[in-house]
Amino acid sequence: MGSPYHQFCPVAKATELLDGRWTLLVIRELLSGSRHFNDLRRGVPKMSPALLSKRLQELVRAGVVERRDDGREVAYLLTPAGEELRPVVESLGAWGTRWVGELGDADLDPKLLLWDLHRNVDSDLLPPGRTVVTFRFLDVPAKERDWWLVLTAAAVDVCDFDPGYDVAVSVTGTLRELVLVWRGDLDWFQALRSGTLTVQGPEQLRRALPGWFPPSRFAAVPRPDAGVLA
Amino acid sequence: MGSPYHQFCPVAKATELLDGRWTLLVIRELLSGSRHFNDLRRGVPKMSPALLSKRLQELVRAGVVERRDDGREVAYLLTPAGEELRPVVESLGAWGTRWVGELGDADLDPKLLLWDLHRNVDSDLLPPGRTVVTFRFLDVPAKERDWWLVLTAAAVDVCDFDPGYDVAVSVTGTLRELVLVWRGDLDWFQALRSGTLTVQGPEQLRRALPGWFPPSRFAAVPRPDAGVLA
DNA sequence: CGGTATCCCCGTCGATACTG
DNA sequence: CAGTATCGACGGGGATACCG
Repeated sequence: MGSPYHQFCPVAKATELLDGRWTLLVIRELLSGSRHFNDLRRGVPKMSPALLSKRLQELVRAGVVERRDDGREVAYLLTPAGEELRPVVESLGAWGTRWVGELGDADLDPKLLLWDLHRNVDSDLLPPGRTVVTFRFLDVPAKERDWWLVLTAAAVDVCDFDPGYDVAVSVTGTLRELVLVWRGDLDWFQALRSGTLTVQGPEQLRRALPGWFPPSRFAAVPRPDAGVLA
Repeated sequence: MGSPYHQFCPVAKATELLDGRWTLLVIRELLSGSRHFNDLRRGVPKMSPALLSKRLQELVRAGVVERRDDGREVAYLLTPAGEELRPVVESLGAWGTRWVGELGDADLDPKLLLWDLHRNVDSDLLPPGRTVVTFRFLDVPAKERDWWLVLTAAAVDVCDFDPGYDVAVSVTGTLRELVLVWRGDLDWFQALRSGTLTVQGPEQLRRALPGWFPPSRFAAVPRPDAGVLA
């Protein structure tokens, strides 16, 4: 919680709670369904655990988050007040989508992208059984270049090492390109046609893959120029 | 602009721009129509001018604000991108209204309240000519206890000194009470009935006064319990 | 009116390591 | 898995004064 503004305006009172660094991103993670400390960390990997812990305590004190400890594990849950922050985060994300298009190289974190993709897998469209997809990012240092996604109806696992299963499909391209697809700045088919992103594997799986990985919830936000054309 | 989060998520990119201290309140002021530096200052009186200046420059760089200098005066205007922050500020204010009810004494700034009231005067309901209304806050140190509002169809002026005109109506009560009325936590008639707020003057003007001072735009936000009863 | 200039402090945050 | 502990730097921003 930032220091007080000494204003009675509700915008000020809300901002007091929310303008601390990382706070809104933690709430974004909670809204997107993460409940455990280490899951939250994966959504904000550059945030130190100490600060995450502090932010969570602040949010608990503010009545936005409930910490539920059942002895075996701890869960952080949004209270009704916290859940009602969804419109704030949504409008912020929609605005960011429309008006903050340019991404620096430092904004492109493969770990985060895989974490996002994994959360959004449309398991209804998966083949039965286990499907392993690899991602290779040509513009990324070797250490973070290769990723494996192990997809089943029950769960999706992200690995930064070869889990040993047969690989069904491989996606190759630049990290930037795949991030643009995720954000909806580009769609799968544009990216594939332009050749900067390639998918290898049996035809049927290649065709199905875009369906497994639907873009971010903000992908559908109309871009500033859309209205002019329509 | 805060330091970067190094995330490609649009919520993060938007937050980078907006999570600096005071930034959202400056935008609130711009959205509510203030265009000049010193008008903006009145809306964020506790902010140092140096910081306000810095924030405005950041917002200009971010494409949210346009600084227009015509040689005689400088105007800060929201760009289309800036105007589109309205939903963010509105949802934030609505949330604050619902979930951050308790106000500390330090949140009660008479100057700010008068500034808000003055911006919202419904001049259609004013009597013809000039009407002077005084406010006396019983719970406030002498220096900030008495205020004058000079109302005409053309303009509304706030004074912290007696401007010398005849006073038509006087409002007396605690600052807290009037802030609650402004926020919509209490309505004029409740406050008057309870006697903690009193209005003195000719009957007709006394009756008309609540109409001159409509509550904040957030007053109509339904409170958390409202749904239960309806 | 519309800002700059400066100073300095204190709190925030990042980094790193470690624990039950 | 779920955090604490510690430490240091830096820079944000509060205060105050001043200029065109």
